[in-house]
Amino acid sequence: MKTIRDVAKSAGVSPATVSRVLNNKGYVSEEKKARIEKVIQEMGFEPNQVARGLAKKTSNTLALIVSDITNPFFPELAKGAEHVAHLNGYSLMLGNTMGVDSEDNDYIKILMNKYIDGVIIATHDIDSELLEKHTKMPMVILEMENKIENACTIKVDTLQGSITATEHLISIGCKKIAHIYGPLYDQTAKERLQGYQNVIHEHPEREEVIVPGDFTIDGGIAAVSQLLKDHPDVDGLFVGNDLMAVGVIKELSRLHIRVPEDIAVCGFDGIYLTKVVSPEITTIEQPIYKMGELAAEKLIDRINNPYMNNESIELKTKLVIRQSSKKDN
Amino acid sequence: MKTIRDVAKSAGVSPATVSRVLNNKGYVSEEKKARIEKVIQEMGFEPNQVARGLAKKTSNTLALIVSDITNPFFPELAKGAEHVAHLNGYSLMLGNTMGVDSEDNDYIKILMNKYIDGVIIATHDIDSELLEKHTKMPMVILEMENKIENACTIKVDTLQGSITATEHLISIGCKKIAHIYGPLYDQTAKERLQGYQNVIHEHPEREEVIVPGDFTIDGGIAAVSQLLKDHPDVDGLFVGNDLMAVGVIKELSRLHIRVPEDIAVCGFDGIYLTKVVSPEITTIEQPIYKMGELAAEKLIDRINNPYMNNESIELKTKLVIRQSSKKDN
DNA sequence: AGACAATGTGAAACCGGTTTTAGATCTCTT
DNA sequence: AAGAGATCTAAAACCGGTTTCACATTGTCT
Repeated sequence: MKTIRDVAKSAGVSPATVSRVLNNKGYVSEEKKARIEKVIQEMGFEPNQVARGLAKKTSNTLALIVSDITNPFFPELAKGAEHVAHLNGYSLMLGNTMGVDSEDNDYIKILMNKYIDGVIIATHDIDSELLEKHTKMPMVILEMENKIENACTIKVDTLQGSITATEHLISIGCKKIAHIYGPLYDQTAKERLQGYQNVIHEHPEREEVIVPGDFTIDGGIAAVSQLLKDHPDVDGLFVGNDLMAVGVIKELSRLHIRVPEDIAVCGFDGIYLTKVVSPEITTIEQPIYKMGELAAEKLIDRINNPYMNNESIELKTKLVIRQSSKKDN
Repeated sequence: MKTIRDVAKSAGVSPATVSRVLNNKGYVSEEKKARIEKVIQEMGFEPNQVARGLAKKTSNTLALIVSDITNPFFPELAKGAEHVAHLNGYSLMLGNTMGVDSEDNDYIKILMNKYIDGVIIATHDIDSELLEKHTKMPMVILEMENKIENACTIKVDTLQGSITATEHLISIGCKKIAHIYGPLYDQTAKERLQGYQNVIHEHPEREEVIVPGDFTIDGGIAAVSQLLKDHPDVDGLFVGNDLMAVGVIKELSRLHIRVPEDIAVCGFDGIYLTKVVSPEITTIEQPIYKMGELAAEKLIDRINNPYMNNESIELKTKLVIRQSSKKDN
């Protein structure tokens, strides 16, 4: 591998001057600049990122920490983030917290001593306050309550989305609408429940029926049994996320309960799985890929401009009506 | 951040000695070793990986390059690889080649000038020969024809798997079995086709019916129309991969063709999607997560022992019979 | 007792960049 | 014409580790 000193020697200048043209920073005469660029071309010189990182306390790397990359929400997010990162000359480090005993907040140490430039946090398993305390690393927090004043948050209008979902079920004529909610340490799970409750409570004649779930397919399956035991007359189901909705559809099909004729179903997230199962599932769609892109963009903004004010971005969701809630009668 | 010189000063030794205990390498008296370790503890010193990287031409990072992380095969692979990497003190860099105009083999440059220690290649978009030529980076190649003599290959017994699949369809009584194959630049697509053909040609009375596909859900949907136009009497379908099989199931359901009663379906890969749709899909299951783990393990082996012989590992597939091929008559 | 290997340690060089410092020129002002 | 800036450049220091080298000490074997 060629070094900057090789280039310098060959161009008859000092390494410092080469560095100046490399970084387009400081004074360099047009003549030397041209000469150096020519030599760089000819030698096929590429600056060593590790050496550069050591000197600049930088790594040109972003981290994306998710709880479980196997959850179909995250690959789409990751793809968006990786795309933008790559476009801007950054690499993306992937962290998967699920199944790791995060003794001593393992990942935080790595972020620090590898000079990771910024991190996108999409898991509850990272202690972002600790991270913020130890490093002032630029952070983007996804879909979570954010206690860090110095981090950018990206979320969707969850409350409005779940209101829309519930009202949609009402509008197609459902009489008794239940909600399967996710783990309540999750801010979004709470808000989705809240939205459902808001709508139900506006209608005094309606009964609130809620069942706990865990945001997994199996959780959805389990919730259905639980639900039907106590409320066999439910005819509309707003499920806390799409993964559970998939489980719900499966279980209802197994029980020969027709969707949407007997029970209409609406999920939340907009993962592509909703289009894969039959019936296809009505859902509140989030722009997941877009969120990944946006997260990386904002992160890079903050890296380049540390004094930028930390926005909190809220994206719109969209009701996508599919077979699982189509009662065209 | 504390540096090694801080530790040295505080322990009354030279940085070199601290480095020796850090790396457990070279002679250090028990007494100083204990003293240094105590100081490290107390100061909470963590060696800077970037500096270490520069000195050792190392990064403690593996790269995983996939074509599209959104394809459900890859997150599972990534999870396995990340897990093992993390356990061994490595980070995992994710590269997604799809949608990138890989001008100048972008990713190869990154791998080189970030001192990435090794790479798992699971895409056709990386020119592994070029990579091998420029760097002698340890590589593990997944499920592809490997032209590099110095790389470890991991694949499954694709030929046997597809033979098993085809024979399974025969065994449940299918009379006319078709195959939807994937893009033939993909080695596995070729082998899956080959396995199908081997079995069919063993039975002179059977007709070979093959239709091209592209390994996507939509590709599966398209292939069904194509197939049924020319061969409405097909009653068994070995689909080149699960993603297409999902599309097939969907399209058959739309056409009110019953699975398995009218047409039995068998896929290949073992992605969890096969368990999500109904009917659940019979498939040739590969140990995907395991493959990810194994890839990382082998890669780390090679990094630690550059002269290790480059194995070629072949894993067994398993026929998993589900609803889509259950003809219990 | 002398030779030789094994053990233990710090100074200095090194990895490959960036940044500071200091000095040289050149160009305006007044 | 002298002083103030702006432009340009190389040498040297620096980022935070590792490794080589040189030298001392100790132990072991004839």
